Amino acid sequence: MRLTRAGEYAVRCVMCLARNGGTESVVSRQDVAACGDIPSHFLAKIAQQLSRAGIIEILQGAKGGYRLLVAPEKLSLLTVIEAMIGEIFLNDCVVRPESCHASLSCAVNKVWMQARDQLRQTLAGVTFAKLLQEESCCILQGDKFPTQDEKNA
Amino acid sequence: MRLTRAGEYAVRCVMCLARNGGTESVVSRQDVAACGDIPSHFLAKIAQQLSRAGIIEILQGAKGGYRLLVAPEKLSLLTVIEAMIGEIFLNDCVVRPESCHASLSCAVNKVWMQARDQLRQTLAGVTFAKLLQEESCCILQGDKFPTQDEKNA
DNA sequence: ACAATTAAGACATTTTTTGTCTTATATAAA
DNA sequence: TTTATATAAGACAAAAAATGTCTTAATTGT
Repeated sequence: MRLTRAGEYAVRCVMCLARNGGTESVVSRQDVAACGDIPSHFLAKIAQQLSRAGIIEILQGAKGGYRLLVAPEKLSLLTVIEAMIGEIFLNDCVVRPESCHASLSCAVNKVWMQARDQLRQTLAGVTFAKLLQEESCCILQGDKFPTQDEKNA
Repeated sequence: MRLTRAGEYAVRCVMCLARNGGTESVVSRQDVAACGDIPSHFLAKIAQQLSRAGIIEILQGAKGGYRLLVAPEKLSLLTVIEAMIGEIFLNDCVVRPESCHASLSCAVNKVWMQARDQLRQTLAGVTFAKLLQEESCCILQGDKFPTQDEKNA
């Protein structure tokens, strides 16, 4: 009953992108990995899932990297997490009724359904814009990576 | 982010005991296992943990079995689940701040803390007495297995 | 062309969970 | 007291899930 490492990394990745220019700039995988303390190759797989979910865009080639596709104001924790680990649930019987012969008429099952809905709602209510207003999990607290223009300058 | 099988089994076990006489009677491991569709030897280990937590009493020898020690009105889902899987949490950083260098000042961490508290509160509010008033997850409604015909009748 | 960068996915490792088995012990009843 | 019926305790095995690494190929900017 806990968030997987992959889910945590996905959140860190998006936090990092949101902080460093949001939908406007590209951050390399290396930089995101360093920022979020994420194994670089593991991040690659996570990014691919975030990309398939339409949350980020992956740019190949030299000067490639990741770019946020959704504005931090419109992106919730729930969206990112469920893109990584699938729909959140707290007990098997909520998503796989066949795992318990009585799910449909079960009082315990109803509690888990309710708890799940409550949790999803809580996470849906938290946007990355909101999170950015406070401190963050990244190593580089305030530091921004140089934008393309700044690099060229 | 889901209840383990062991946790689910523990809930079924307590439900079964609560239904079959509550704190007044002893139910054999075999019967509880059949009732809750739980591997018998696995149940043994689960029962031992419930016993250590003071939730049930284990009676050895012929006619031995398990007996509920806490009245269903005073026993919550949270108590049983946490007896099995430890304190509930949704993200590592909530219980192991060292898993993320920024936990203490992290906005995401705060969300997980809040979500955890909310979930625990929900589960704490559900007693087994309440659950018993409705349908249940156990195969055995009373003392025997209902056939399909009996169910339909 | 070359250097930098990610894609894709196979592979390995580790951790967690689930389940089984064996030997020992306790209890009820004949 | 002996026997049948239970559980205790924990070693062991198997399965599943999560995490991490590596290799080959493709893409892009200079």
